[in-house]
Amino acid sequence: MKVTITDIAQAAGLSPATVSLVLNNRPSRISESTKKRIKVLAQEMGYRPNFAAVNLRTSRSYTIGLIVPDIRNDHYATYAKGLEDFCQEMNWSMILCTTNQSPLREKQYIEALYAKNIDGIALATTAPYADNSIYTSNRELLLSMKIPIVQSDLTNYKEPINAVVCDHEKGGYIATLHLLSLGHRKIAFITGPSSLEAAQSRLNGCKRAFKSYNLKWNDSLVYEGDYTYESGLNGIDYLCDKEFTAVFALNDSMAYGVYNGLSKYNLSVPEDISVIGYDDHFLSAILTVPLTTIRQPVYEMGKEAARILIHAAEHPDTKPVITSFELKLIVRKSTRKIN
Amino acid sequence: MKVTITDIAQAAGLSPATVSLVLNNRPSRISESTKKRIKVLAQEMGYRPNFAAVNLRTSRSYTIGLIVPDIRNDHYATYAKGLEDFCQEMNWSMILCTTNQSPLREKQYIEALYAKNIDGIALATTAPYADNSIYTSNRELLLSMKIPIVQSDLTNYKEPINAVVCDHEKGGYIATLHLLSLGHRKIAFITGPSSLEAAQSRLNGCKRAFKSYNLKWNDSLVYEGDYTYESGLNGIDYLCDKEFTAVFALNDSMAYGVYNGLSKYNLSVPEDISVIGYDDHFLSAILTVPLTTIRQPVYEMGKEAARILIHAAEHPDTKPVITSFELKLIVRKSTRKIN
DNA sequence: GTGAAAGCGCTAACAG
DNA sequence: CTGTTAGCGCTTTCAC
Repeated sequence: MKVTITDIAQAAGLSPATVSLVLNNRPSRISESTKKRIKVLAQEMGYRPNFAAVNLRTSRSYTIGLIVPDIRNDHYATYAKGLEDFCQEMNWSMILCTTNQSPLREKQYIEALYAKNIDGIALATTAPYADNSIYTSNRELLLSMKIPIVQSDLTNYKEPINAVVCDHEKGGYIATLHLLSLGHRKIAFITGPSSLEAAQSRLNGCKRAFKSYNLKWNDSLVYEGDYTYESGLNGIDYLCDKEFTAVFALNDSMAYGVYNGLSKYNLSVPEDISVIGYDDHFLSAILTVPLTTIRQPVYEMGKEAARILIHAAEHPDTKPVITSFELKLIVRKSTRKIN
Repeated sequence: MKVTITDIAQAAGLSPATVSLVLNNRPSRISESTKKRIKVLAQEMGYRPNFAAVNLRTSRSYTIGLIVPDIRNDHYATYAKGLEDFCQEMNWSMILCTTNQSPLREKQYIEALYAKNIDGIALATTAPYADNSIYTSNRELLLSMKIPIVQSDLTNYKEPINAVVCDHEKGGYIATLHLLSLGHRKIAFITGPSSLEAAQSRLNGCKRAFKSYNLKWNDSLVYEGDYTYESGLNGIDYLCDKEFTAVFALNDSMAYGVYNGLSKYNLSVPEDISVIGYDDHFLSAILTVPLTTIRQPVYEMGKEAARILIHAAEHPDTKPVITSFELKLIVRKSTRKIN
């Protein structure tokens, strides 16, 4: 049978209260000798706390929920790992919720997490859904629950909220600047969905870089993708009859599509066309032609998100914070100087 | 404030017990009219069950734990997704535990999961640890807790246990057969750690294929890797002065290393050397030279693992089952016929 | 220095 | 057809 705090109390000839105080290292005026005795006894009898009881009593679960679209995506997996590593250090747990971009499923998760007295939620749903009404009703549900939340990326909130973010405008800027500084002037862009704020920011950064070089922006060299490999391929099909010397794919997956799209037209990277990506997927370093890209410190963002959440759970009146992370240009072999 | 079952009971002029029965759709002899009344009331008052109380009362958490070495690894991410999708269908939750191959961390997780009244654990730690004593003590701990367990891959248990497995001997066999049927006779093998049972099985399958062709096995063309990209690279460095026309890397990550290792020596795939992998990582399909490989139905295995666990939790006296999945040869562009 | 008692929200047996 | 009662294991005043 499971050993409870009462069992220990009985064995020690003490009350459950005393045992509880000792085992939780609470400030109390209990003699060192009984403290010792209780701890030894607990050890010997194989005591393990029952979290459900603690949870019921204190309304604390020492558990956070992570809501992501897809854990197979390296970006979210890395974020999850950051969160999870920090939780582990703190002896917390993490419940993984993958929504497959379904707002209904998201709603179910939010309610389930609430029922579990979750102590915080890390939201990494970047994409607003087609059905916006459910989307916003989920937000409201979430906010009404008064559980600490930390959001990644998306920042278009009216309410103050915890967030870990990157300055994507700057990311777009430095990537474009890199191409410009290598002499490229005809640059094609394969963007993310225009409905996403972060995707818009990246593109704005690109435009700013053009402006800083006094170049005029050419919309016909912009293809709107959806962050998938396929849309990278499609982008090249769209661009094939246009003139350009470099492609900026606004995430790495699309850059891989670009690679293969270009090779279909017998164009090689970087000899014929320079390619730059965005994200620094772990794969980008090991491609036959390693990809130049912009790195987001996703793992660190995950850790920080967990830190914020756990802190907020333990200090309920903390003001929301937005932590910003630096993007970094990683130069590899897929971009080259031209004249 | 949170609405409880007692609040509803009061509002309805009934007892908490009645409300509980209705809200859980338990077989009972409660009139349809009061049923309706309670449900409407619960809805109106915004009732949400408190799982901690249910958990404490019933010792059930409707939660399973997944223990994996690393969620960034596509294999485990896919497995996790399978589990999680099934859990979601059943309204269960999944706690993610990544061990980074640390047996100590694994131990901590096991204890934490136990404390949470976890209803089942999916173990996907394929690698026995260097320190075998902790490793086995973890197993014993796990078994002593009498929680349903489902193991993937590793099957060298004395005790009967639930498992989802692939016949890796056969996988090694069909991959090797593929190369042999294309005319290759000098085949190099880059294997997994010999300490792993599954790695051994794969290699045994390779040997059986050789035997079936009446060919003699050549140990000098075998390099023992550790399933990492780097060890694929190293394998080629080791093999570079030997004669071979094909390489079988016993997982896809190493195959990517092989790709890049070969290109270092100006050998191209498949013109000079045919390459076959194992796993069917999502990437293998989108490489510039898409990789021929053996597919494990990992997602389905995850789903099945969740099914087994949830079933076992609900029917405590079920006998352990081992479900075996079919491996499949996926022929792409990295292997070619020679004469 | 330590103990008694109450109660978190829910369920399960039994009693009407 | 529905209510009463007891209790899951733990924490937390407050009392001694």
